[in-house]
Amino acid sequence: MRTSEELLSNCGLRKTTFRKKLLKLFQDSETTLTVEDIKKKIGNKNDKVTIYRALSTFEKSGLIHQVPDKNKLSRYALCNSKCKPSNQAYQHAHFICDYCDNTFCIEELEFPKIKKIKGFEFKKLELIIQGSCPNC
Amino acid sequence: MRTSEELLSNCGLRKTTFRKKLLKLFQDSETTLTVEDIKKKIGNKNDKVTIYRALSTFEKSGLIHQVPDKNKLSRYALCNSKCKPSNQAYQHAHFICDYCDNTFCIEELEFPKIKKIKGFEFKKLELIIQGSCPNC
DNA sequence: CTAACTAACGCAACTGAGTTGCAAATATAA
DNA sequence: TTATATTTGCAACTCAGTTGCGTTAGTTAG
Repeated sequence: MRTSEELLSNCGLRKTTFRKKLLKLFQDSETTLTVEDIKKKIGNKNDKVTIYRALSTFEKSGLIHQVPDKNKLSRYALCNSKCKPSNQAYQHAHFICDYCDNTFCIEELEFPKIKKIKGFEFKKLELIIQGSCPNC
Repeated sequence: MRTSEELLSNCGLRKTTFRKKLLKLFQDSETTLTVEDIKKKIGNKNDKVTIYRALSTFEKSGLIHQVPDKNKLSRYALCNSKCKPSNQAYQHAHFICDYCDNTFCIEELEFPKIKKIKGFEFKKLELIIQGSCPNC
């Protein structure tokens, strides 16, 4: 895996202390992260504005992508090679746990073929599964 | 189709002027509705608190269901016979238009079979499609 | 039909996630 | 090292959605 510094350089982003820490957080995290999760993990050292702006920058650069959240919060996950919008298969599957409110990116799922509906042009498909996760 | 009064009675809900009007709004509407949409359609006659509480009541009674919204607003649509959570096929497909921000319930779509993933228990499936709608 | 009871409504005030403007701090380029 | 551009942090704000409570309206019993 690329280091956080490499990733930032590749995107033409400044390698600030905070951004390196934030990107590393995503790389080291098993789950997706809300702003609240991030705040806790960095010990409330940085302002929420800084977090929101960094997340927004990372998203625009294709480093992370927004994932659905049970409570409509901003929640993000690291992108992998499949995440590129240029990719024809711009399709995600996410799992939301009813009990711990966590969202999981589901990689190991062959995305179903969806028949087109006339009048509608499909650009992005997302499958959201709800239920209980392995921990709950 | 059942009248709004019948539906309210069936659910054991009081038939207030506002509830009848609100339910009719959903029945007469082609699209899904946000609180803002509702406000406009009823001419700002009722307080937003009343709208939120009625929507919440309708949802608990299974008259309407929440649908995804591009801007994370509360957005609802009338339930049909397939919407019952007791139904094994508790599966929805929704289409979000990138241009008009509207959300459409997609009925005419045979929902794909999804393979199970060990550790996860699937209770609800939702397919969210983004793109451009017939109007845009 | 009226009275009594219960649920819904409307107002005001609040909550909390997310945003904006601006001055101070930090990263990068020269 | 200095100049320039970007990022950070603070304060103040926005706005969807919520809570408490007194008033109004629907329902039920007499």
